[in-house]
Amino acid sequence: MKKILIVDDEKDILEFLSYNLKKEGFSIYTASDGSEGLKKTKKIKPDLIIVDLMMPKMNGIEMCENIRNDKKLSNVIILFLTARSEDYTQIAALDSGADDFIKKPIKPKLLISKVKSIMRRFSLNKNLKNYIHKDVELDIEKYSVKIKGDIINLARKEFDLLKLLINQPGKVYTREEILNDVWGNDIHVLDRTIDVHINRLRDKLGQKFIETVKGIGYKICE
Amino acid sequence: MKKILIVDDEKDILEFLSYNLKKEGFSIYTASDGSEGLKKTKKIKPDLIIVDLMMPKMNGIEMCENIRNDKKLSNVIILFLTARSEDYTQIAALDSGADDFIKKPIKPKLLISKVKSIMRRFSLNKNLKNYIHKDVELDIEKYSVKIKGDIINLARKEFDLLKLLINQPGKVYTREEILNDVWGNDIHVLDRTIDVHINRLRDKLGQKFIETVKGIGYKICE
DNA sequence: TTGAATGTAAACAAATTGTAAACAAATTAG
DNA sequence: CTAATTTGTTTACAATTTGTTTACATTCAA
Repeated sequence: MKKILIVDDEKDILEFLSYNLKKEGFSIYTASDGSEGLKKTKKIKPDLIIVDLMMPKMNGIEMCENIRNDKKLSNVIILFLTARSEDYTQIAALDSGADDFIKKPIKPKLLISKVKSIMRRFSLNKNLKNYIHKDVELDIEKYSVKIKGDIINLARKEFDLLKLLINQPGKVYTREEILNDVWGNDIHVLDRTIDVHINRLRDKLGQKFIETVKGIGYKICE
Repeated sequence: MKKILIVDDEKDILEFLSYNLKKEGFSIYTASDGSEGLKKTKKIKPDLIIVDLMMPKMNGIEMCENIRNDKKLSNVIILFLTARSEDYTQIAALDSGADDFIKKPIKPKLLISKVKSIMRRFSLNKNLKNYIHKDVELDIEKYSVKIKGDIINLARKEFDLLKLLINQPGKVYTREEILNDVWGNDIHVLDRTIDVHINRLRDKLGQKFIETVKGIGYKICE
C-alpha cells in the first residue's frame, strides 16, 4: 500500500487531507512541522510527501532540500501545498526539488487525481514487507529467509543486500546503488566487499539465483 | 541536450515559448496541432512535450492519450498548457496522463523553473527508458536485450553502442559522435575499435540491423 | 581499376569478477 | 569482563570476460 506523509501545521488541513486520501486506500502519516516531517520521512520512507510551504521550525522548502540531499530519500515524490500562488515562492520551491503543487483551497477530486497521476508516474518502489521470488521467501519483520519452506540463516548484511535486490527482480543494481542503499552514503567500504557478500549469498541461495552483469552490477534472475 | 516539443496552434505562443526555452539551452521543436505533434513526437523523441489543451484536428488530451498508449513513447513528460483552470478539464487531462500544467498567461520564469524542476525529477528515472525497434527490445534497467523475445547477451560497450544508435533509428551517427557518447571525450581509442564492436553487434543482432554509411558512420535501419 | 574505407579474425591487453583465506570488528556466551 | 563465535572487510590471485589493436581481406565509389 502506498504511504503518504502529510506535513502541515494546520490541524484542519491535516484532517481534511487524511480523510480524503485514506478513502482512496493510501496509508496516511502526518507531521506538524518540517523537522518532524523530516524525521518521519527517514523513518517511514513514504512514497509521497505533501508539505505546506509555510510552517514553523523548518519550512517546506528547507525540508525539501534536506530530503533531496539525502540519497536514501531522494526518490520520494514531494507535493507542495501553497496558499499563495506567487511566482517567487513557486520558483524557490521548485528549485528546492518539489515535484508539483497543490493550491489551497484544496479540491478533493483534483487532489486525488493529482496524487494518483504522479504516483502512477513514479510507481516503481514497492514497500512490501515480504518478498517472494521463486523458491526464496523473505520476511522483513522476522529477518528470516526461507528456501522451499526451510529457514536458512543469513547475516545481516547478506539479508539487507538480498532485500534490496529482491525488490525488483531483473533490475540491475550497480555497486554504487548497492553501497548507497545497504551501507549508506557516508560509510566507506570497498566495492569488492559487495562481491564477497554476493558470493556468500550464492553459496546459501544457490548459484543461479543472482546473476552478474559484468561492468555494471548484480541482479536477481527473473 | 534536452529536447522539448511545443505543440500549439497559436504562432505567438510557439514563438514566445521557443524563445524563452532556447535561451535556457534546450533544443526546441514545434508543431501546430495534435496530429502533427504526435508525428513529431515519434520522430524526434523529445524529453518533454508542452501541449495546448485546445487545438484543431486533435486536441491535447487525445494526443496525450495516444502517446501514453504507445509503449515506445511512454516515457516522455507531458506538460499541459491551459487557459482555463476548471477542475473538470484538469482532471480529464490528468487521467489522460499529463504530468503537470502551465497556466496562461505564461510567466517565463515560472515556466522555466517548472520545466527544469520536472526535468531534474525525471532525469533521475531516465535509466528506466526502454527502446523497441523492429525485433530488438532494449531494457536499460535490466541491461538486457531481447530479439523476438529471446534474451541475448551483450557486453557493456556493445550495449552502450546499441543504446546510442537505437535512440534514433535512421539517424547516422559519425564515429566522432559515437566516440564522444560511448567512450567519452577524454578517452583515447582508435576509430577502428567502433567497427569491431559494430561487427560483434551484427553477429548478435543480425547483419541487416545496422547499416554502414561509408565515409560517415553507422545507423540503424528504419 | 584503384585506393580509401570497412569487414573480420585473431592476437594481445585490460578489466572485472570469483573465491579462498587472512584479518578486523562486532556480537554472544559463559 | 573475557573468550569464543559470528559477522564484516580486505587482500591476493586465478579465471574469465571484455576491450583494443593489428593485419589482412573485401567492398565500394570515384
